[in-house]
Amino acid sequence: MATQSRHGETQVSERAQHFLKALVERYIKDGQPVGSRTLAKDTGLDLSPATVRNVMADLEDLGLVLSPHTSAGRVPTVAGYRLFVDSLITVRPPSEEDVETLRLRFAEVSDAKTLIETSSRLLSGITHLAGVVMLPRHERNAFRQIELLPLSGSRVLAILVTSEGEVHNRVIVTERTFTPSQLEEAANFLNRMFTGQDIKGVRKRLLEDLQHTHRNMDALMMRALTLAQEVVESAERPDDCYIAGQTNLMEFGELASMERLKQLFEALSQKREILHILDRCIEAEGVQIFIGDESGYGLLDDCSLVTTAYRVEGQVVGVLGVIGPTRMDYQRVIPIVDVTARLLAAALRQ
Amino acid sequence: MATQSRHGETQVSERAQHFLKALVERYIKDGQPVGSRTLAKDTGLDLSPATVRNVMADLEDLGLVLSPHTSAGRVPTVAGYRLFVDSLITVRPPSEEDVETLRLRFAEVSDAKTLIETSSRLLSGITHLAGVVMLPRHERNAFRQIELLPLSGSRVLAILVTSEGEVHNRVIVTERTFTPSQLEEAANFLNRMFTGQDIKGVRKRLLEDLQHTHRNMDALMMRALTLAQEVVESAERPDDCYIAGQTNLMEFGELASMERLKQLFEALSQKREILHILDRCIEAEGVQIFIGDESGYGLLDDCSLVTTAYRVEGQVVGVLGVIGPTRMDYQRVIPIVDVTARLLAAALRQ
DNA sequence: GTTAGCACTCTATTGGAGGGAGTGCTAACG
DNA sequence: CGTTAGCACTCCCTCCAATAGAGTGCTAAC
Repeated sequence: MATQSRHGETQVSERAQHFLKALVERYIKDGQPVGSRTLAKDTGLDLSPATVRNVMADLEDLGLVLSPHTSAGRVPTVAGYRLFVDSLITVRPPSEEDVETLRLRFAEVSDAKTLIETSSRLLSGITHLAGVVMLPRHERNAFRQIELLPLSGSRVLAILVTSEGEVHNRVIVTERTFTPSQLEEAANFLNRMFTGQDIKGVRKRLLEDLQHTHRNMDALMMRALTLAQEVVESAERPDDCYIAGQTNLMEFGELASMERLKQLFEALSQKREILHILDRCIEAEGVQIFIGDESGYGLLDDCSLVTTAYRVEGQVVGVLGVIGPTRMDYQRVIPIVDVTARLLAAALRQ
Repeated sequence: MATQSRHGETQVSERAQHFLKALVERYIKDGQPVGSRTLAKDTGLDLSPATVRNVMADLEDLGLVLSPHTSAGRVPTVAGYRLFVDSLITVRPPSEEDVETLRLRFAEVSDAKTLIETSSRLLSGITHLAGVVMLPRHERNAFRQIELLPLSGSRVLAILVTSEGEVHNRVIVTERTFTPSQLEEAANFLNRMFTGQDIKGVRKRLLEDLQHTHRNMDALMMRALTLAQEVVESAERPDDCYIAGQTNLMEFGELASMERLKQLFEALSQKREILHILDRCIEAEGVQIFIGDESGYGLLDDCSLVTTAYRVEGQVVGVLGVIGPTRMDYQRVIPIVDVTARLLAAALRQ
């Protein structure tokens, strides 16, 4: 059972951990509070329910489990899940079949956008949870070419192509009209100035140039810089993600209340908060797990996130993962998220 | 009550229609089967519940209403709703406030894509239903410029700009690699050949040219045609729509069963069937309504669609509308859908 | 440390009972 | 003949009590 270390740090005995593991696994399987009798059988240790009850009482004191009411079994708390995933879990390698599915489906697709979409579908399909993939951000994306085309009125269509083959376009309303040749000249100017440079750098340089108007520069070029500024900004902000399989979350009893579900779905379609959370995973090594309120986003309180970054040439370019109830099958989900990230990375690399 | 016309066509008496109208309005308001006592008060005709009951029995024989069980009130059937929206309904003009909201929000946005998104948000926000907007298809969209850029390996980035200022881009994997200058030459060739022409025509011409290889033409140009073909196709197929406010549908008791809702949400995220239904509205004049199973798509059986096409310069370019339970407030929704379509059209026209 | 036994608590289910809403029918009324 | 009051009937919903079941905590014994 629990022993108190010299420094007041609470510790959990070997055996108690073993019980906790069995309990979490059982609860994940059934979704029902698990009682002492059941657990006694599960552990294989041939102990009586009464003994198990003693251990459970200790685990409850430590805040690792709790019973929903006096005469129900025990359910893991967030802290319980945490201990479980941190030190008790034995991950099952992803099934050969699942890996094969992933591999095949990735092989069918070639462009980045569809790959992202496919990843999120596959994640949700295989795990029966909601899959989420953040769009890749190219840290080392370079300015390649800009094109400025006149539209009707005083609107200009600006198209920016990056070295990664992404195309960003934006309609910009200007205060005066330009002739096609003026625009062409402006585009040439920008291309001469920036081609091959890092997008981030370009953006910085643009900002500087626009502020230091004392640099002598004719009005057209000034204007060109403003146009470029706008489209570069949109290229810099790929703040979007794909979420698939939200409906899978309706299957879980613990989320089944209508209002709960409504909030959850709205949260997912907002995306903003989700992106914010995913952003925090970008630095971390390996699979990252947020359990219940650990995400810090109230609406996901009874959900968990399992995420990992995916890399191209060592550089983290995005994050993917799944969202599901705290009571999800971590043992199965973790390796799937992991392998999906690897395969997506490989596919992006071509 | 009901009288039988000489031709066996079933008719509904003036008074019965009046009752049906009152019943539908009441049912839309409360969502409860409406009984004879309630209805007697609603009509204002100062008749006793017993009389009302007689009329209701007739309406039931005609299949316009039914009672869920022996001792409940009556509920409109699909046929009942149909008669209601076709000849009984008195639409309320959209509230000044709603129109103002629409106007303001549309004024904020300038590019087409965001306008579409905004429309669908606004529709769902104002009606508290799910809003859906089909992307505009430009019947008279012309080829303006094509750009071919080499990527790593044997991949080519093809960018097509249309006269409407839309940018379509696509990564194409070729069987052999091209030098930048070859690609430039190919692009020049295509631009000379097609600039200013209708996209549809371009596509047709491309197909022809590719089939009649006997026209003497060097391999590079052949290949250029294939590239153009691919990107033109993607420009021709804007088969997509925005759906917003799906979660609003969870508020309605009649859709509240979990599995029902799950199917519905999946149907909505599929989009394919929805698009198919919307497609059927493209020809129709004015607001089109599908009630219950009239849409022919089983999963929408207890839903209704209220849609209308929106036009730019007389040409239908898309369809928008809302999806909600059959028991939706048609009187309010219809004019809102109508005015949204007009305002969107105006905004697209700039 | 482990176990059996026991009293206790809480939940979930069941089966009436009663109230309420609304109907259909019939007979009477103007 | 349309309209109405009255009445018996049906069905649903809610409340209530009783019961069975699961699981606990505690104590005392092994």
